[in-house]
Amino acid sequence: MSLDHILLGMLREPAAGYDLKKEFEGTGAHFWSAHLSQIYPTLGRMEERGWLDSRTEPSDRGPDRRVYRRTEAGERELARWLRAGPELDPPRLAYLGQLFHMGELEDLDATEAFLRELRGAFEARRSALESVEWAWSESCPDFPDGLSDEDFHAHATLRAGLRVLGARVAWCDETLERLDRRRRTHDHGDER
Amino acid sequence: MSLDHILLGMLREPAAGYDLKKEFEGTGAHFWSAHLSQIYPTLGRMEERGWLDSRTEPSDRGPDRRVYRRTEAGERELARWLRAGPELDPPRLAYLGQLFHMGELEDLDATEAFLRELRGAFEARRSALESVEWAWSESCPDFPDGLSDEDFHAHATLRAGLRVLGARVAWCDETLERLDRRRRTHDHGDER
DNA sequence: GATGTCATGTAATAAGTTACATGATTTG
DNA sequence: CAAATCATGTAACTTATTACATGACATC
Repeated sequence: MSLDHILLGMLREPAAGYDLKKEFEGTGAHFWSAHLSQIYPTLGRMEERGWLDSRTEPSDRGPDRRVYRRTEAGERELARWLRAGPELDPPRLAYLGQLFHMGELEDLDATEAFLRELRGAFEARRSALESVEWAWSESCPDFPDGLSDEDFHAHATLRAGLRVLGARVAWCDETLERLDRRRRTHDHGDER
Repeated sequence: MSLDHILLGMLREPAAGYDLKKEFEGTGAHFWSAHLSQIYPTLGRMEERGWLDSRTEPSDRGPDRRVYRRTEAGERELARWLRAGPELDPPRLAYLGQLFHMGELEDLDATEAFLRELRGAFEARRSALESVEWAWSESCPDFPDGLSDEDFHAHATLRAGLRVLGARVAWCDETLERLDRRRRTHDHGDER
């Protein structure tokens, strides 16, 4: 049931479903995502429940936009969620499930390729976040202490992404090194 | 569709649904979880698809056990999945969604309490993983280089958990410090 | 004139959670 | 004798993905 609340939070200013999807692709990409086909019906249900209301507006280009806004009940629900303490779901990292069982292939080259691909993906995301932070620091004097309270919170979530992705990259490197050491030491597989 | 493959991997040795659930609570808790009510029908579907077969065995205590085993088709499917490259799903971290919008409460005490609770939860999980690694290192001479190839992979996933949880704890500390600095510098809210 | 972005949605399917139902054996 | 563990499952519901459908306007 978190998407409801995430959307509720995003509606600090009135917005259409399409806008919210964009936000999942930009800011917020490092902690949540949803398809438009999930966002539209969810907004509809939230309106029925009285957390939102909507009006239809013409668009500059393309079809009319349905713009949603939080009601007072929505504001109360958001505050309740924020004060309810952290929502900690169990992790679901399929790639670690893969790695866990990859010994069965008896092919350390496969493991190496896997880790290199992982590293590439993590490093790409990490450096993307780093650029965001860098741009932010350029446009704000006395960064990060000079941020508004609102931006302080947004920046903190970005830091979480940076820290974790940095740790994942470092872990890939550590694991690749250990893999290499194993191969050098115990003479694996490929002797003729 | 990953649960199928995760279960397929876990069935290195024949096991019942109940056993697999236990594994999600112990080893593997840091990267996946599933309820029994999801595991049982999933195993059933996998048997229909021909990836598993099963036999019924009496239990030492309690009702009969339905023990599943991978078929050859199952082994092939597992190998295919492992070689298909890392499955990288978008993250879904509700607590970061909460923090992102917590500025709206205009209550830095609430943010502080939130971060402290997060830190507690992360540190608890981190130190639990650390104990697992420590026990492992005690029982294995020349740890970690002396591990079998199988255990090397399992250990690598454990290291991933340790690294990431360490990063999350450090992030909480960094954020709490910045929060403190903000309060000392800009004189927030509670002046009389 | 093809491709991309803007914009909304529905339908079908898959995945995951919560609640319900049962009953034996073990441990305190 | 109460509570926990062993062990299997079904049913109802919620959440998320994939596929389908539409159509205007903008850019190359």
